[in-house]
Amino acid sequence: MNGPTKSTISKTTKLLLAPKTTRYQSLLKHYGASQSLTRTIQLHAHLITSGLLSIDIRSVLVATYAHCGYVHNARKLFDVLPQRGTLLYNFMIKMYIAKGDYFEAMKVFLEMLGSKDCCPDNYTYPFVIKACSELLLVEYGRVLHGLTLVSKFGSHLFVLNSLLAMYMNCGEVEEARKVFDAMKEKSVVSWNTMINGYFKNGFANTALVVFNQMVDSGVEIDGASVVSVLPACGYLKELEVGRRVHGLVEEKVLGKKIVSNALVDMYAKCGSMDEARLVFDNMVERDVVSWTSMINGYILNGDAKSALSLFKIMQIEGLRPNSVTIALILLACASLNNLKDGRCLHGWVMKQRLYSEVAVETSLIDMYAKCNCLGLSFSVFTRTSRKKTVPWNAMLSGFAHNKLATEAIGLFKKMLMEGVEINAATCNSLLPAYGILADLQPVNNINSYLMRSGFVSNIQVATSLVDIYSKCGSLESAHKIFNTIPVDVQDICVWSIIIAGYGMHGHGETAVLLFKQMVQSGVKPNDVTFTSILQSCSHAGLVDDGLDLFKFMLKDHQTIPNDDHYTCMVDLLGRAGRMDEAYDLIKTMPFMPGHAVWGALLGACVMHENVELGEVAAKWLFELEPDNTGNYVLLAKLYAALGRWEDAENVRQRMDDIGLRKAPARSMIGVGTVNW
DNA sequence: GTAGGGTTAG
Repeated sequence: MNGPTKSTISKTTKLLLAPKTTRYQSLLKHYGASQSLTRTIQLHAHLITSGLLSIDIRSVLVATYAHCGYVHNARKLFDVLPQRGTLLYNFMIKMYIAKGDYFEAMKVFLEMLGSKDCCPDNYTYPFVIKACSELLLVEYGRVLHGLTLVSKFGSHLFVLNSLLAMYMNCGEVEEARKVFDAMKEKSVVSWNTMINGYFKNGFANTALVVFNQMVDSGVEIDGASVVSVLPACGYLKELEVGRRVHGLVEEKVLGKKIVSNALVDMYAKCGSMDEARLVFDNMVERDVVSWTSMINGYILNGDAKSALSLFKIMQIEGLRPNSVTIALILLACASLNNLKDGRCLHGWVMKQRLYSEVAVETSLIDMYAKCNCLGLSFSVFTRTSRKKTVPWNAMLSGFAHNKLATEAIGLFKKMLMEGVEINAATCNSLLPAYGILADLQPVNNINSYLMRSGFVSNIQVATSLVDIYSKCGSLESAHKIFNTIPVDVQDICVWSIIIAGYGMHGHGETAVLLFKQMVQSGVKPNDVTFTSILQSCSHAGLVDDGLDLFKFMLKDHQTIPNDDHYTCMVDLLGRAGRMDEAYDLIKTMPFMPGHAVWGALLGACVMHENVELGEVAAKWLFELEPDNTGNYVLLAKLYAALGRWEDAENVRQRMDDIGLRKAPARSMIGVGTVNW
């Protein structure tokens, strides 16, 4: 062991020469700094027995206990001190903040305001503002903001930064912006708070803009800056921007683990698993979050298998998964219908005491339900605490997924009776059940509940309602709900549903009208909307409208039509008897037409007794799906309709040759069409 | 002694 150094000798010597109380005070400060609770308690006891507990010593003891996080003793001593300076109040507030007891922190602050001998300073405000932020007490936060303005700390950087964070955390983006713009001096923390705040409040684009401004204005970015901006890149799938940020990370050597984790997540969310993997593989040290982010990436990109195998490697490497990892892996099992691994994981989770985590319970309920093991799902559910909303939601969607509508609705009623908090996700899990029932009365009941409770203002809830009403055939009610959605909230989803609703029920004209309204309101149609509108035209026989829309799709939207779109168009033209146009369209297709396209043509040929093109379509169909009996039957039907019995017989022979005619053919083509 | 940062979920 080395002997005491020169400096410690002189310190110790000084201490020995000092009066006893000063020595104890120094000792306590030392204990506070090193958070030695046991020693503090021992010294406290010694001070009591030796009668040395002066007011000064008691003050230091409060600070020491506060630093050690021993709330009970700190509070007891603090309460009986005759004089409490700002510093001591600050220590108490800081202690409560560190413990996450924001309410108590606020109480101490209020005491401080009421005391005559001290007032808050630039250290106090950031703490209490954080407390407001965590408690979402924005009104109180505003009062604090006012207090800082009348004090001399209104322009203190730390105070302002904490105000920014508070406003952002409470969703007061504008207010944060005002404070930010008025700041004479900004630090990297100010910028980071804005970037992160914008993203968390749903303004991912603005987050990117602010980040760019920050870089342009020459502020030296740090790890927190990139960790704040990368989620926005991932969310917006801005791969190029993400890559540039990655470049900055390498340039500034921000090689922290958390930064790499954020990069992995960004690449994964942008769909570039190769780059995610590269960052992951190059990491010197990986933690649970690194592995979990990769696993999440594979799941997001539809590769649940790789997610599972990475999870296995993770365990081989000795890393312990947390509840997030487990929740994800269970999700992967659910999507793969992999009951075996799911059950295995269930057992492991029980042993690891991760079971009681809500996310894990919920994922288990979900996994079993998706693997169609509703019994197991329900037995996990019955063992949950039953107070939290999420497992109920998972059970609701489990029932709905297994088409057990009545059970889902029953469970929801139970939820109401047991006083479990209902949220928008609950409604979204429940509503598909009503779609399965397709019975108007219960739908009206739930609708009035959703109106009263205000959940209809949630766009997904409203969308579900529109969907259910149109499934029930009540287009009027569907449209009524649709109209309650503010125009700027109506998204492509709800538009597609209402349009498809009208189309499905043969109101092609209305569907087309709505489609035009949608485009006018600035909502960009996507693949699905185009398919549904073209189908609507086809069903209603609106040939010209369909052709116009198809042209519109090509020209104005520069959407490359897919197989579904061509199928709709061929169907549309074919039904109208415009066979040659249909065939010409097929010939212009930029990719190989699929069976659906040829099927539509063949169907139309049968309808209009066009053998020439029917034979062409059938030839392709026999090649593309040689085992589909339907195609042979259709061709035979076409021949038979024209009295070409010999050809019909040849088709039958061909079916026999490839061993297709196992079932009696009559049932397939309708009675009496062809006599085999 | 003070401010900002990562993975999941129904």
